[in-house]
Amino acid sequence: MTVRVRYAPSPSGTLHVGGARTALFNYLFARHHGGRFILRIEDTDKARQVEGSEVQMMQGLKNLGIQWDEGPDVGGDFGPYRQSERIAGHRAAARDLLAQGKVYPCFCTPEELDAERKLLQSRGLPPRYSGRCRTLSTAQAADWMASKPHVLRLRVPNQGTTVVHDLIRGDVVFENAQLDDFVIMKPDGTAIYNFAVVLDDAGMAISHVIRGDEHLSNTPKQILVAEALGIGGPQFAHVPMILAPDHTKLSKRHGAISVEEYRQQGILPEALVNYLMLLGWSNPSGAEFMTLAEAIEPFDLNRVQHTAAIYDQKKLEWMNGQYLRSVSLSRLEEAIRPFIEQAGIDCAHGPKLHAALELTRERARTLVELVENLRFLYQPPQHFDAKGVDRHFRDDAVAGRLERLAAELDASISWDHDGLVLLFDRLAQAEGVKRAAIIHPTRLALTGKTVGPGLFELMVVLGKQESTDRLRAIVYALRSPQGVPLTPLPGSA
RNA sequence: GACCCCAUGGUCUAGAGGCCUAGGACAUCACCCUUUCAAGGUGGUAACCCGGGUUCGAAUCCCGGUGGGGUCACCA
Repeated sequence: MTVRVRYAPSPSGTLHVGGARTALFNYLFARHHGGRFILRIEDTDKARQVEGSEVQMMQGLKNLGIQWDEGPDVGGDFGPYRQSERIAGHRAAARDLLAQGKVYPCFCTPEELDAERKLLQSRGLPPRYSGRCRTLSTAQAADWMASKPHVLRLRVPNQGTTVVHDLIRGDVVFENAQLDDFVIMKPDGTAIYNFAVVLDDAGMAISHVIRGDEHLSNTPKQILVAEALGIGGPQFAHVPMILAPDHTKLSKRHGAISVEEYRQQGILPEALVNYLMLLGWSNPSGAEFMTLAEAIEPFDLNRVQHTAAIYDQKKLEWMNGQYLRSVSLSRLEEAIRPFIEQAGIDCAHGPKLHAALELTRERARTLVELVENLRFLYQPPQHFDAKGVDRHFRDDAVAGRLERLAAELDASISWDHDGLVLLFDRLAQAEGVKRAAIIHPTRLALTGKTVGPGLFELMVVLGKQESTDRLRAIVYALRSPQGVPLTPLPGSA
């Protein structure tokens, strides 16, 4: 059997981590088995549709490297890949079922049903459809159908069980009596989800449906539809959900949940994918760092967890930091370019970007952070860390010391790490202070901060001219009555 | 409420009856390294939800309880 799986989002929002993880597992499963990964857009509910959502979702998946083999944009032999374009098929199938009596029209109004539900609930009973229209005579039904709005309901057997053979959970048994005659077609002639998926999955020859856990309780309905249709359904695999730190469903109020937001935070897509695949699945080798391609071979639904995973931003950022350090400089440059522009940094002048990245990337967890770390290389500091000023500039001797340092630097012929070390040592000795007593004020003068790359490495990249210029500017400021401009808010140390 | 799913440190997980004195990773704490901050290294705190079985032996199997989650639309 050829493996064909799909990810079928409704274009009602952005691609969020839960959806991305589901798509990821589908993708990995397809690739592992040499099968096909299909993208289908479930856009039958016009009311919930969000403009641009479809494009955004596709872009999000592409950014993560999750490429589909068939879909609305790339086509395929089993199209159309937009559910709204399959409505004719849904209708034909519904008519067929109606002719066979497996489905019947229901004329109850939404208001009536609502009242009925409320009544049942108030008595502590499950809110299920009474089946009032189920027993209408065919003549009566046919008569009303011509004049009254109606939905179509599936005649669900009130006895027996429906069992879901789940690849992850095993057999899950549902009592048919627990289900009511659910709606499969709306009055406007469009299909309800539980009907449309079954038809579309069959139409696209989907072999395995891998989706979030929240769909498990829908599955018996879909199996019942498939049975009514006389078709064999796909195999099912329900993957655990991703929950927020407070153990509830992930939502906007938990902060970033859409993959677009992660991009904006400066999370590398390769890091996000790597983190996501570890939520609910583990490599038998024990490896945690894997590219998408490397995960294909070991991926197996047998190793998918049964428990919901709680999403942890800290670990994501840690992992991102690892990627920031290990990707190639050219990849890093490509990824950081937009952030540099957005931060208003012009790196056409000054150090080479590669050198700047090499110098600063070890200390960042996100691209946003990294940009701030390298800003000083292209822009002289405007403010100076208040605590640092208090600690390193308080001594009256500092100005003179920095002035002599600038002179020494000017006079030096070489400009490399070891030469600078020697120069600092010499000066420290002459001044009768420890080397650190010069290093710290110098870093503060050059970067405005007390933390950052090693001073000598930093100076090599900054260059001689810029370094001495900044030192002299500080000397001047220290001797002026206003002193040094401080950073407005503390805590930047 | 009904139905369904699930249950190893704060978090992600390894573990498929003896290899478990429960392993790894994030986080956290301490120390080392060090010109700062990171990174790195070393070490520490920290878990098998509870109760019954089955078995010579249970984190692993069974039952019950508890807890958490999901679903109960003319949404997907």
